[in-house]
Amino acid sequence: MSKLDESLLTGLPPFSLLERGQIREILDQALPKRYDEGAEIFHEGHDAERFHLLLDGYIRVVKTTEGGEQIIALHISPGQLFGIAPALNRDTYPATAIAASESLALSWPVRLWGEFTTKYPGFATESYSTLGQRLGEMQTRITELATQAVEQRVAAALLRMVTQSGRKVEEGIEIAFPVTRRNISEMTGTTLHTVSRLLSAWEKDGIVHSTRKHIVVTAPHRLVLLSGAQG
Amino acid sequence: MSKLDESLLTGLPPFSLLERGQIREILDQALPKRYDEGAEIFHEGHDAERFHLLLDGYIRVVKTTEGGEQIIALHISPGQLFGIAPALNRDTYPATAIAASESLALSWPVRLWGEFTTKYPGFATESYSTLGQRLGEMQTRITELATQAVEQRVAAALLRMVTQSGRKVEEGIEIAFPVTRRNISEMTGTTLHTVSRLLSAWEKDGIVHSTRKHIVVTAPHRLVLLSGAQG
DNA sequence: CCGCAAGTTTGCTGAAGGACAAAGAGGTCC
DNA sequence: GGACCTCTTTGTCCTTCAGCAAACTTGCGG
Repeated sequence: MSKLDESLLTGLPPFSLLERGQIREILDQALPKRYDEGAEIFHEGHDAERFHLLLDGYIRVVKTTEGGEQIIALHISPGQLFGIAPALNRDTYPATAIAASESLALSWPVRLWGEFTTKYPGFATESYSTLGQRLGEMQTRITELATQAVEQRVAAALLRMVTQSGRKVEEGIEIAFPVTRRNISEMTGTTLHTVSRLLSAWEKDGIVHSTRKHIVVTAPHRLVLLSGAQG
Repeated sequence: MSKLDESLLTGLPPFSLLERGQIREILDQALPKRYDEGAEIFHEGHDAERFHLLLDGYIRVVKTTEGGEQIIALHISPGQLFGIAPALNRDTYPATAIAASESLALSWPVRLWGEFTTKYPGFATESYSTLGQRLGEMQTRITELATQAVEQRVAAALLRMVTQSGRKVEEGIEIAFPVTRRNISEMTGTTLHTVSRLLSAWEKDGIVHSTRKHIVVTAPHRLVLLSGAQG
């Protein structure tokens, strides 16, 4: 396999302060890998042997309950670190990571985490900032689940995906990876039936346009109203 | 004010690896403060000027929604750090901290955070472990809110408090700080009415014994059944 | 010792949304 | 091109629990 191009990492937050030579060093230790849609990158409870950086595609981080239900904990977009158990001193992965679409990621053995954080300026800081943001997002979801009705939560979930991964198309803004009704229900703590009903209603109102596994938000501002201080 | 005794910190996880001299240094820079029940230690959105260590008492970390509802994000027990915004690169507090009972805490200016993490072995590691645990707890709560019925969530919340702060009394295990029905509803995303009904029912079944702001769990094992794989 | 505030209990009602059921609509694999 | 599997839609029923209302209890402050 030929050498990875340095431009892959240049400009990504965790590495933005580094020189060419340092980036070269980091890349030479990285293992690149491609994942098909639905492929598992790592599994909840397994030994955390590597930490990862998503270059292209989208990742869903998922927890499974004893009852077999799945909860989507997090979505990862290109440029983000994930599976960073070592940052929190964990030796097993707390959740399972699955490619939401065809994806490309780099990974490094966890023993390099300590090296990276001490050797490269900004790496530790940026990583912990990311963690802080994720903590904040989780707090927001707890608050939503505890206080808001299903319709508001689903609207908020759509908006979150649009914000994180929206790409402009002529009809509006499209969520850039495949999403099923069931996926949305696993983000919002409801059933796929209820999500389907909501999307049908919103389609009728001209707020979204959706086909199988594929959603375009045509009137984001109206979703904001639905998600927040009611409309 | 006389010097703080070194035994205050000896043995607490963040400082367990340090020598006397180092502990002395840390203590000399600490500001001790007592808080009445209900007193605010810091407020959501304010500049994070200090980070804190709880020595005695219990702290509730609370978020308020636009609608004015409160959500209890976290309980802090003696020996734990809190308000550690600097660890996550935040410059404002993400939530409000309130003394659940009369409490005593030390605090340091945030500029010392960097110094502590580099200078004292184990401090950074222990702090990030704590953070990892909190992240895990939050994930658990999200899962609960998304998949479990009210009764299970309330049972789980009681068990969590018992685990974190239970002290043995003759009738069973008592939650060591004042808790109202409203507080419990703010942890579980329900109403105080529903919580009151559940506690009444459990009282009748001999699972708990509660008086105003005060709860003793007399049959923890039965609560476990209620909280988990249904009873 | 009285009045008031905060916390608690209980009843009733209605709506939200979960559970169950069944059928249609794309895609994909052979 | 057919069989099958996954995803989606829609209908009906029924439980759970939030909302509203009102009374009761306990403890504190004046």
